[in-house]
Amino acid sequence: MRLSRNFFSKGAQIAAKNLLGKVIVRREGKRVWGGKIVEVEAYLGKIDKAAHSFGGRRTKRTEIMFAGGGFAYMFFVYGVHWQLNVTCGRAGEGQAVLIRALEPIGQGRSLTETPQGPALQRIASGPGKVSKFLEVDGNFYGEDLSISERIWIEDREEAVARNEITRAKRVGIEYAQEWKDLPLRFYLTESKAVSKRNPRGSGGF
DNA sequence: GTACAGATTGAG
DNA sequence: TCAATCTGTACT
Repeated sequence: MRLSRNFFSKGAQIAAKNLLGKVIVRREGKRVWGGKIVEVEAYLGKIDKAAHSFGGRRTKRTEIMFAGGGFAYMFFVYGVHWQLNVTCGRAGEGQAVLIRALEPIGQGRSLTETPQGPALQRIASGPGKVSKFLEVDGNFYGEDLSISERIWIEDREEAVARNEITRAKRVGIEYAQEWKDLPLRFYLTESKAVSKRNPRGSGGF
């Protein structure tokens, strides 16, 4: 069943761990597809030097981070890629979880145009690839995942055990000083769909 | 107004 | 190793 707003109001660190194993579902007309979440990062809001919302910074881009849990925060990086985040916590906190990798499920355009086999498993193995696979961009900025008819997250009761999860430092935030090495990235250790630059076997805690 | 780095990726 | 080339921020 669909995750409710309450699920996301708990704060990014808790929500991030709980999101592993959940399924993002995307619908566009009769086409329904999505993937199991296998890698995430938590951004803790105003206090987190790695977060766009650090210091309570509100811009047109970050505004949705302060709206409370359960909204899509889309942003564009490196002039190339969209990234999908889900806002967390309470209004004003600026917390979010970055969805970094999915294992594909179902039949989407992205799936049918890709050769089946090993390549399919890695079709959404990185934050930029997740958005491309799900066909989401700035048009999904602020989408309410608790009521949206085109994207939501489901709990399919495939429980994830603590010992299946690796904790590691977050990627690409070397500027974040004392926050850069905190273990706020979580991924399913055995998944073949985790992002490429994931230093598997290192960086874990 | 201008400069520059960034929660990345795939090709070379 | 590098280009791609948008957005926010820190300066002139």
